[in-house]
Amino acid sequence: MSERRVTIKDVAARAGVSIATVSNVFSGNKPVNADLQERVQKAARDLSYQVDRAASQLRSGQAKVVGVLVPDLDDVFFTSLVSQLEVMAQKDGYDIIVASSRDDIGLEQSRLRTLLAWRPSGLIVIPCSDAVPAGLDNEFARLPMVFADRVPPGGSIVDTVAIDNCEAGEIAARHLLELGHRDIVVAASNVAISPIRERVRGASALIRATAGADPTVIELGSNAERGTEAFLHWLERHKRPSAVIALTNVTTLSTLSALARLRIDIPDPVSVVGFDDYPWMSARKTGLTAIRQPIAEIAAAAWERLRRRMSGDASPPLGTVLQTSLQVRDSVRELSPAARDDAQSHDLLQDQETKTAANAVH
Amino acid sequence: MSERRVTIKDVAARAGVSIATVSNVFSGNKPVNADLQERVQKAARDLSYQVDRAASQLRSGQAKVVGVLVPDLDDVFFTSLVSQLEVMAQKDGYDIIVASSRDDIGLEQSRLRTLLAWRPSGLIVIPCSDAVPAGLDNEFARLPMVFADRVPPGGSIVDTVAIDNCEAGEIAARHLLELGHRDIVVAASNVAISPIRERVRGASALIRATAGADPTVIELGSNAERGTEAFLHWLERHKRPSAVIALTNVTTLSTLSALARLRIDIPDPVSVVGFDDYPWMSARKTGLTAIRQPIAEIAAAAWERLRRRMSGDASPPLGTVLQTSLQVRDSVRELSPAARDDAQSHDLLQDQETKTAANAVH
DNA sequence: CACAGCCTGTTAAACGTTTTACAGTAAAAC
DNA sequence: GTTTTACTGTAAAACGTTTAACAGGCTGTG
Repeated sequence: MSERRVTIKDVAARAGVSIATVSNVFSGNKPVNADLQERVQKAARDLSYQVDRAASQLRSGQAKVVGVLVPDLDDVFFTSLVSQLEVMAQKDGYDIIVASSRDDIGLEQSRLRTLLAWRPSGLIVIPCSDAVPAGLDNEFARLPMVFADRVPPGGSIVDTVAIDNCEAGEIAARHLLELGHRDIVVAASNVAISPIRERVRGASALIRATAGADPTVIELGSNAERGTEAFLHWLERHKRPSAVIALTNVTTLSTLSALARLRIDIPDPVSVVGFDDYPWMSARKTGLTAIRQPIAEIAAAAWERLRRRMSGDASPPLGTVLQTSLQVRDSVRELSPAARDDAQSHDLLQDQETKTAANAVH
Repeated sequence: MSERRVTIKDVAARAGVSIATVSNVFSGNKPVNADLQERVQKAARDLSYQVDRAASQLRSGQAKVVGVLVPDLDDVFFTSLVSQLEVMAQKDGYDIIVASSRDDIGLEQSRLRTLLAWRPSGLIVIPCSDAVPAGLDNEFARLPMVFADRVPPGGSIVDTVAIDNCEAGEIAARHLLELGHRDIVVAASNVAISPIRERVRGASALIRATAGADPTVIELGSNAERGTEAFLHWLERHKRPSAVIALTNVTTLSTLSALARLRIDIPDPVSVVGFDDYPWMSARKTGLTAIRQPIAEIAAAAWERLRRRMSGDASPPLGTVLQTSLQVRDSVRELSPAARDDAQSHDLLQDQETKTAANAVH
């Protein structure tokens, strides 16, 4: 019963060539005659030979694996990214190994270590904080690497791919402001995360410029249920705003759940601008107006940069910034002049508190 | 600049021991003295040594990797599963490498081959068809393996973990029937997939027994947008049913989207029972009544079985079946007696067509 | 005291590839 | 006609581990 593994030797023997030739046929490192190639292929097929990745990798040092580290595998945004990456990786002959840091900086480090132990030919990282994960610093030089989505603010020493988060916030705010909304709440996940901070900044700046006061910013975390509770709690003890901007797909869910629980209709009395674009957003009676992130483009750009690096490109790091767009559906209403005045007075009433909340953020 | 990789040799030299000892310290295969262990650990830390997986795996034949093959990485159900598996795998010191077959039987084979090339210590497979993927048959004996969710019908020669699909269909149907619905459409993804077929079977049997006729079964595929179009198309040319049972989370989305597009309210005039339980289902004014699959339990059961197998358990294959439950929210209405009669007459009218559609399924 | 048995550590031989260095042959250049 | 050059194939040496076989120092027992 002891079925020995079929190795390159067996194939070589059966095809009547040296093992080096077999290797060359499979790796394509050196040209080999057409008929010999044929013979080798046939022999391999007959024995159902598969090259052993471990051996191959050990000798060559090359892995044909890329590690993908994301903060949360339950968040559609990240899994969509992973899904796209998997497709492109497969097309280029790479396998991906995924790890989730579960938004824990300690776990991030440990997961990173295990990813590095694979000696992958590249890494795509969505860090869980602004800090460049320790242990990665001495790898920058040798290991192709792309940071996506949550890129450390300021110039980076690695390639980065992200959306224009500040602009995303602006777009959402502008839409609401143009329709007369002044009393706007910004539902962030966690302002410690730089892209979120940027989105808040973009929205806040525009709202302040137009409405004369910073919006209230609340943090709902990255878990839909807990965020729902948090927002419910907030709604209980504050005046109801005329509009909410949710800055992630999870906070969008939290916002909608809380409003649904209180049987507050959308868009009247409360308008909502969500984030991301997923099928469930249009599977509702009042479709959700939302900021669309170009997930496919983000994934494509990240992979493209990584591919370049993996094939030896050593040019200075590049920061790719992609644009978001507004997907208008039915969850934002136009405020009548009367309602606007009403909203305005809310602003005045809440001015002080608003400022405090916003200050906490900046 | 030529930073040579730091190997076990370097650590051994620095700690003043043999490489075998270093290996033993890290693998724990043989006991080593406490102080020596300390010395080795320190040396390793100083040099920031990491064992090379490739070398380790080549020599030992053991991989500490499990391959996970899913049909679609854009489907929340599968990514939730992957997410849970990743957590448990990590806890047990395994890494996972994921591959998507994208519901293509050819791709499934090829992805499987690449997974096997890793010589993983185990495999968790959600097949994309009833057929056991070719190339896997000669691995059954040596490679620990668990099939999940889409298990081939009838007894299997591998461990399987799945829900009671037939019962799931029944539960949905019973709920509707009890509330007086008779004119029910079953929105399946693809009846070629055995669990779907089972769900249809369960629902159909009960509906036939109670309403006297099989329900209409329509196939909406596994893509939300295309499913929406398909259902829209169907709705255009058929009498509107009083209720819809959606048999996957994607068909649930398609159903809801189509109804929303036609501005048909839920639950009146059309009630809906969805599938799976995700945050977006309660983030709506009329929360969605749905069949809840215990995803965490499925993942846990699959991992547990795999873990057992990987540690040498050779008992005969086990088929684990988990129960679903009905999550009642607001998307199903109780039909008044008058409406019931009305629905009843529809049944009679559509009897013939209904039967044809259902026949196509069985 | 001698000897078996245990404990801990070492040496050296794998594991299955890739790759370097080399050899042989055929074609091209002198 | 000899020397290059180009092209293909091979033998053998890595790659960094794990592990089988072995060795030496204890302890406990007869």
